[in-house]
Amino acid sequence: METLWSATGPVTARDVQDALASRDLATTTVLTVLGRLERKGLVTREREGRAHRYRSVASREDHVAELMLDALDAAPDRGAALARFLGSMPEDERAALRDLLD
Amino acid sequence: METLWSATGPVTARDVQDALASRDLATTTVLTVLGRLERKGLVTREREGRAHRYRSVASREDHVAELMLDALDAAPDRGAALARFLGSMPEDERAALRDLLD
DNA sequence: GAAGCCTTCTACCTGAAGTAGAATGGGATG
DNA sequence: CATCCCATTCTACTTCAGGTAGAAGGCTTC
Repeated sequence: METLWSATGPVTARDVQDALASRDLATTTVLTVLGRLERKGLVTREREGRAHRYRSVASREDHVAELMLDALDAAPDRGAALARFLGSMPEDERAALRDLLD
Repeated sequence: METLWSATGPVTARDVQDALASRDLATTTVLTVLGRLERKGLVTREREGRAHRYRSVASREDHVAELMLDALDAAPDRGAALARFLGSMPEDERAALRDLLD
């Protein structure tokens, strides 16, 4: 996912493999992972000639926001959870949040 | 964890087992899980006679808040992630958040 | 000292994630 | 045309977490 998110546009499996060259992954490994990500709905792909181009469904930030929402959903008392969340956040970020709320 | 969080005070393994009676768990199962939760730092215990009393380290809400923070930490652009988070939140909750920020 | 209860240790099963080999199918090249 | 290359699909191995529980040991209690 990090690779997909870092890329400017949709990428091929080959691109991903090159981006992760340091890990020296087999091509099939990359394909397998991309396939699994697609099954999980995190990624879509479109045919391009013999290959496919993969693109992340959501931006990294959207994804993070969704994870946060998921976590919040686990709280019976959402307000209290939000309060704790704000509490354990640096003051300047709280300020930024205040700004965002306008 | 749900059982620990629902309890009013620290509970014994037996208590947990009773609370989860519908699942008909073996005693050792409950002990194993509590032990693993302790290893993960989610739970502490104190001896009480021959048994132990287990207590959750954080409240459910604290835990949720921490998960939210963890998720947020995965975003390179925290501000953007927070913006998305706010965006996918119902308006009334956003209002509640505004109140909390005062 | 027999019965019971709590604990610890060990173990099995399942599912997710990481990794990759074998086989397939089609386009490219000599 | 024969061959080679390459992306894909299928299958599979490994590790790790989480769910579940049996066997065995140690204290109480009667």
